[in-house]
Parts: sequence; structure tokens; C-alpha cells
Amino acid sequence: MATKLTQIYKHLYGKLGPQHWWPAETPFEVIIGAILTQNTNWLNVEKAIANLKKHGLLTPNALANLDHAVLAELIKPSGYYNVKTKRLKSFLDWFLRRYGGSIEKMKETSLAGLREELLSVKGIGKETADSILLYAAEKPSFVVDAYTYRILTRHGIIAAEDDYETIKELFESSLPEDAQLFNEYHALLVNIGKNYCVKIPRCKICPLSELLGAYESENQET
DNA sequence: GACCAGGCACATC
DNA sequence: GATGTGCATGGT
Repeated sequence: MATKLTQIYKHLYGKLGPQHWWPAETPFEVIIGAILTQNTNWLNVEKAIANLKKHGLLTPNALANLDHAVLAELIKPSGYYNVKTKRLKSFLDWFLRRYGGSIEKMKETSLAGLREELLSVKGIGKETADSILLYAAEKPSFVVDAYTYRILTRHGIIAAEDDYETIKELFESSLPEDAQLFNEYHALLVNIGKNYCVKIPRCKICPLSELLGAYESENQET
């Protein structure tokens, strides 16, 4: 399996090149985006983040001091805006109290310790925590998301019943513990997920199908 | 006008 | 523990 995952990475990287992820200008923006994108199309998240930027509110203190109703209105395009306002607030309360709103300070905590802390914040689940760890704190924590799951199950790399930690462990035990590698790998999976697997079910033209000869055993669409 | 999207917490069994 | 449900916008 280790070889296979490495092979897949090399193939995708060779075909698609570096992905320059996460799509954000600052680590703090990464975190806000990670919370806003929960079960939500990224295009909607971009609109919400643009609203915050337009008003100069993309800082921990500015957001923490906003009224619920005002913040909810600003992030409305990203959907679930009442839930996400609470989640942003609970994160910001913790981030300001624990680290004074400093990413650099936060990065001083160990990967395992910080993951546990993040998961204790209401509204931060495994995927959001790992996204923050990897893309904002630059720690080698592999992110498993809907694209990862969908792509790997479709190509028979993992089983449908495998849970989050199982899939995460699979990557982390098969690859060098390297944040930049995890970054690129996850980004490449999202890339083909967005551009091939989602748009074209059972597609045979995605770089992964090209490598694995996917779906040969499946019947054609009727 | 359905159907879907980088989840998560909480209720219920 | 497993399984179900509410949360909501905007693109295709």
C-alpha cells in the first residue's frame, strides 16, 4: 500500500505539478476558510471571505468583537451562517485566550498536542483541525476530506466503511512525515476530485484512471 | 427545480 | 456505538 500511495502521488504530481495550496493569503485566512468551507462549495466561501476582507475584518480581534448578527450577515454566502458564526466565535475565543491570536505562538505547540486542543473547540472536527494543522500551522497532519474519500473508494484503494482515522493513518504510515508532501498530496486529490471525479462519474480520462486503469470491472452506464 | 458542496454537534435508539 | 437530522447559500 505504501508503494501504491507513493506511486499515485508521483504520477499526479508529474501530471499536474505543484498546487500552491491552501487558496488563501495568510494562515489566519486559511483557518477562517477551513471553518467556512464545512460541507460547502468553495466558491461560496470565497464570497464570504471577500466580504470580511472588504470591511477589513480578517483579524482575530476584529472578528471576535463583531456582533453575532453582523458576522452572520457577512458570511451569509457560505451557508449555515448561524452555525458557522458560532463556530468562528468559539474558535476565536479559544485562539485569543490560548495563543493571544498568534499563529506563530500556536505553532510552538506539538502536532499531537495542538490537534487535541483544536478538537476540543466546539465546531472544529477532524477535517477542520487537520486542515488548520497542515495548511496554517505547517505541521505534517494528513487531511482526509470528501474528495479523498470519494476518489480512494472509487479506485478501490480504501474500503467504503473505513473511517477518518483509518484513512489518515494509511497515508501517514505510508509516506515520509513531511508537511509539504502532505500539502501537495491532498491538494492534488482535491484537484482531480473537483475536475474529474465529480464532473465525470466513472471517468476514464483523469490522471488517476490513467495510472490505475480504473473501473474496468464496472459495467458501463446504461 | 432538483441536486450538490473541503462537516459538525446533538438527539435518539 | 451506530445511525439520523438540522443547518443554508449559490452553481450546475
